Amino acid sequence: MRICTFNVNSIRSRLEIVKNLVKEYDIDVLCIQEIKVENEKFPLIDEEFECVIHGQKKLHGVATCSKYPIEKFQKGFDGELNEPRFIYTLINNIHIINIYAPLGDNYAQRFEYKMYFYDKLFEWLEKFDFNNEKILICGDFNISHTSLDVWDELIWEGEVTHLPEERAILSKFLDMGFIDVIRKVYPNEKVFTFYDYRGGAVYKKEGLRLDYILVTKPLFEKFKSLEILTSIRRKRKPTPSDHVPIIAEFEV
DNA sequence: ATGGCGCGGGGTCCGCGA
Repeated sequence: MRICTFNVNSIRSRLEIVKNLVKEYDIDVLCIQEIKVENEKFPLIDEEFECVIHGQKKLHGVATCSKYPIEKFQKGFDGELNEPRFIYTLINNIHIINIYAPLGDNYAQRFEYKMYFYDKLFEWLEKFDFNNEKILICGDFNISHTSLDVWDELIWEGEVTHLPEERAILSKFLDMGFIDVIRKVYPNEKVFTFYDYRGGAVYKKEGLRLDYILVTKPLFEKFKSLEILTSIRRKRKPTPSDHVPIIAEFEV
């Protein structure tokens, strides 16, 4: 099974890129964030997809689309404050959680919301047996975990996404038994999944890693390969998202 | 291409993103 996570920054603006991505890379499960559209206006991506859409007008929103049957789903949870950011699906006996975490800010109101979002997510996850179930959490976490996840650690010290409290959240997932697939494949090098539109960040390789694929051990045992499609972000046309699509393949 | 932001809503800007 090939699963892709991608913060699209508007699905309507990125439709051709996403359609081509699904075909060219043979995506079975697509988890997208920042769809920026109401459910009724969500466009057709692929005839083979069944989609769970959790959107609203203008901002935020997530969708999970699958070529396999979606056996269960839940749109939203109690960590949302009227901002669609969470979809749970059960696909092929894998519990798939697609999140778009709040950006937060430097210790003001949005910081509190971000902490609340993750507190509630950890609470929601308590129902699972992390040692024995196949669970995958992917999406835009808006956290840069370590110095390998920021292009310049001096510049990012004390800045949003890299605050100690945010970095601790990622560590907590790992302590619970989740495996950071991207970091497992690239244990010692800087790998980025986001480049700001401003300042030519992508051309200067000034990025952040804000997107993650976290899996429990029973699923990691089936892990086959990883692709980080930076080339799509580097092209001028069609206009890319500021995030990079990430694909993981599992033998399931 | 040798600089450099893009999106949606409802506008000829603004708020937001990170």
